[in-house]
Amino acid sequence: MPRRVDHDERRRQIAEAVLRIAAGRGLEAVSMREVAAEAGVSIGRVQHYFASKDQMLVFAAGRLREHLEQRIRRGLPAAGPPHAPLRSLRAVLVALLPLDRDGREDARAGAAVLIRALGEAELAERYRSGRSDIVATMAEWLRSAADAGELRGDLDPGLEASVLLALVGGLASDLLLGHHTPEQAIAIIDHQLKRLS
Amino acid sequence: MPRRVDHDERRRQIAEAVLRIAAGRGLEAVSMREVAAEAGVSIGRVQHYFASKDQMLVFAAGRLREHLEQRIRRGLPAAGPPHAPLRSLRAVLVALLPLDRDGREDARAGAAVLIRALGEAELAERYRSGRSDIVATMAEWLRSAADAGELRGDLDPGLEASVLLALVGGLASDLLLGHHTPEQAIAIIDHQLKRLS
DNA sequence: CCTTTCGCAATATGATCGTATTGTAACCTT
DNA sequence: AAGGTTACAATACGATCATATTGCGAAAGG
Repeated sequence: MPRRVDHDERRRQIAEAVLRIAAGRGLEAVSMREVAAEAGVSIGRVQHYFASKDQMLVFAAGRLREHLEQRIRRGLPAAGPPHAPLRSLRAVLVALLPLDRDGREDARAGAAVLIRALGEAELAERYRSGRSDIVATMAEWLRSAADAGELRGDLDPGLEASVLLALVGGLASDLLLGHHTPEQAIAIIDHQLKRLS
Repeated sequence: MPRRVDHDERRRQIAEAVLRIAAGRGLEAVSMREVAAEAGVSIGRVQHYFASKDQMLVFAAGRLREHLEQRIRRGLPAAGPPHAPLRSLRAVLVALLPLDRDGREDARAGAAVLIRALGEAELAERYRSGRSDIVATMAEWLRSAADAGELRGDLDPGLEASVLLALVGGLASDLLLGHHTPEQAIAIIDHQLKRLS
């Protein structure tokens, strides 16, 4: 077989261009030409790696999720010693907030993709399963924290996890719109967490 | 002056078509032709009432806000006797959730418009001011409820209002994605409210 | 070396886009 | 009744869209 190129790497480069455009001007502005220009390649190349615009968007949505997972993984060690469920929980909640430029870009692009997911079963299911995973993990940490005496023992972990996740979801839009500073958003999370102890 | 037609009524009819399309297939699917077809009028008419697509979208965004105000006004009386700040607060929070079909449609369209607002100063400012009004009102009710002994006296009304509003914002997306049933979403709000007493 | 296949680039195609232009029937004013 | 203005409808226009087609240089296997 001729010419060795990393297909997935190429796809990723193109997908990142998609996300930059979506973050800046919305999914409406994502066209094959714009993507090619943003990525600095020919539209022939874009077509070579994605048979259709739709497949390209699906792949880009997958990239968004990978970004999120990286962000969480990067935030967790900073939570301090391992097996500190309350600190881990806080770290994940903070990691989900769009606090820096990359975070904001991903959150904007994510919001744009979410709109599309509302009308497409395949994408919606990916959002659903991803969220279920996070809620389950958070609920587990809440349980652990309660067992360790870091939190009250009478709280419903699943319910509190849903509250916290909805809270960060709302805070994310508030941050994007400039309603809160990053410090305020984190303070709100800490405020809510403190109530659970 | 000839021919008497209600300009604003015509504009509203067209804007409703815009919102239906945006809710169903996103802002990408909103074209002058599609809007005209959805509204059952000629594209000439659409052009006659909106000099550009952009003006049409801005007007439609304004309609969304009016929908929201109507929903709140309609929800408030059901809160029971007047001057019941805690019940009023709960009524507004519930009214902000996309629980019925109209609510879901508006929430979807609102999300689509919000994406665009993130990149346009004019729209973003409208979102900001609208939110500030709601937070201020909610904070006032929290204060009243605390004074009336319905809530704890040591809470920070502005902070709690921000928490509650972020919570309903997150719950709104969760509802749209099917993470929660309407009953679950309301239960989450009540759970959080109960904690303030 | 030669052939095959990959990795594109370039260009074509037909649809759809926002907007501009033109025409006309209906109505109000005078 | 005449003239002017409004409220459209119809259509045209150039740009841009997603996608299809074609061609070609480079590399690896035989």
